[in-house]
Amino acid sequence: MLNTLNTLPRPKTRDLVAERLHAYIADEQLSPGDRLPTENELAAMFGVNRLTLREATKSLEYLGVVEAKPGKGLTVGQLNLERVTDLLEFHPDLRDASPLALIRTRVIVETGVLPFVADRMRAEPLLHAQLQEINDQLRRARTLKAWVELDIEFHRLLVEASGVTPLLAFNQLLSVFFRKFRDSVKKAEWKTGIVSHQRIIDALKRGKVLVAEREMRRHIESHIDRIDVVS
Amino acid sequence: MLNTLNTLPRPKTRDLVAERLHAYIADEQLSPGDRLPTENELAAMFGVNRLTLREATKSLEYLGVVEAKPGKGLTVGQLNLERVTDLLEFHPDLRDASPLALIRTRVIVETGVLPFVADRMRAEPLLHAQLQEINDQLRRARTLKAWVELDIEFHRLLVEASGVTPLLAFNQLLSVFFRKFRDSVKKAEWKTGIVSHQRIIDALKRGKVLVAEREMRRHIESHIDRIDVVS
DNA sequence: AATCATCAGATTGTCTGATAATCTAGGGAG
DNA sequence: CTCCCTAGATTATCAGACAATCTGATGATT
Repeated sequence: MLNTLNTLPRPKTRDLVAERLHAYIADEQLSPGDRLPTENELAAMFGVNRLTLREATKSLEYLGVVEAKPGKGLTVGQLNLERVTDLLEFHPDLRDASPLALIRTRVIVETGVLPFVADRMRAEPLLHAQLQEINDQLRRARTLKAWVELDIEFHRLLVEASGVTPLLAFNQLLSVFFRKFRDSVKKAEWKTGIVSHQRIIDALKRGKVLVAEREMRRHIESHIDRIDVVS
Repeated sequence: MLNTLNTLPRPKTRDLVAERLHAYIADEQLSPGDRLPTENELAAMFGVNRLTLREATKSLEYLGVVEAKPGKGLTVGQLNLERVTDLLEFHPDLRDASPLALIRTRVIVETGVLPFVADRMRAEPLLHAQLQEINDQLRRARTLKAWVELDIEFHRLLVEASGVTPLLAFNQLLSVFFRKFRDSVKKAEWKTGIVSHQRIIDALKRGKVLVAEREMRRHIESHIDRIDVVS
């Protein structure tokens, strides 16, 4: 028997089933919560054993694409970004990314969204109040944990406010990697961070996008000083 | 019975097993190709049935994290980013992202990396030749398919050349969404795209980063004209 | 009549056991 | 020594069963 034909991975039934189920959800444009056929029905549809079908659905369920509850059945679920993030740790581009590259990524993303934030702020005054509120809470933070959570929320809100939602998802994906830096922040550095935030807020409100960008760049790049300490 | 207590998802054994296996690979710093214990051994280790363990490993295998071959056993695999990308279609921030938001994302990312590309180009002259070569091939492209592939490669190489690897991974994740735009390009528009590419290359070589950024912005935003046609 | 408890059916979760397909390694023939 | 080929190991798939859990209907109580 020719082995060269067998070496290229023969498609496994459960993967085919998973892909067809994936396509089914996409084609029918099903939304989270919509019912799917039962395991037995799906197994019959695809002409496979129920266990084979289960291994396919469980592959999709692990990332939240489908949801299964005993007695209820299968429904379409919502993608679990946290799981995706955990998986991305295995990707060379991210796993081996240098701290400097991560900081540069943040600079590009978070300065890039600022012009849109400024635009949205002009149309939606509430935005300024929200950002100000978070920064005020940051001033009152007493523990590192509380400070980190609020700092993340501040930056998340900025990206969200821009309306560039793909970058919001990306930021969420990278949050695990960024958290390392924040956890190494010393209490003395909180204050300077809060001052930077305030300058950014004020500049955005006044429509001074370039000023906000410059301040944001400085704010994020301040982490560079701690890279040698961390790694 | 209080239903509010049951609604929070009770941890399922196979997901716990999958996470522990994931952690095992990470903790042992295993690389693609490294052997894992057999299904029976792992099942015994985690104290679950072999089938339950299989549903866990298959979840990871679908995404490429582990690989299984009959007669051989389980090995560590390489993350299948294509699978992950396909699943990202289910994330609201990406699925419901407007074409305008996607274009803005590309502008932010691809103009953001240009300063670093310019730096790298000064140290590595070969880079300019590579970009030039791709653009020359673009001139010779005869089919839309060939043109699209080369266009993707041109932009991918730019991001890669910047050394900001996280953004390279992100661009790959978004490639599915970007491809929609490229597929709607008319042949008459190829030429203007190639001219833009050339201007970007030339500006980068001369170290004129701002010029390159402006040209890149115009180049990508030119897709806006076709949004109404597409959607 | 309205509300609550309970039960039956449906559905997924997990287990036991078995067979087929496939690969690895070692022994035997040349 | 080289090549082929068999035996064992390992995953792939299937079949059947029982437990856990939810939904909805049925009946009892107030």
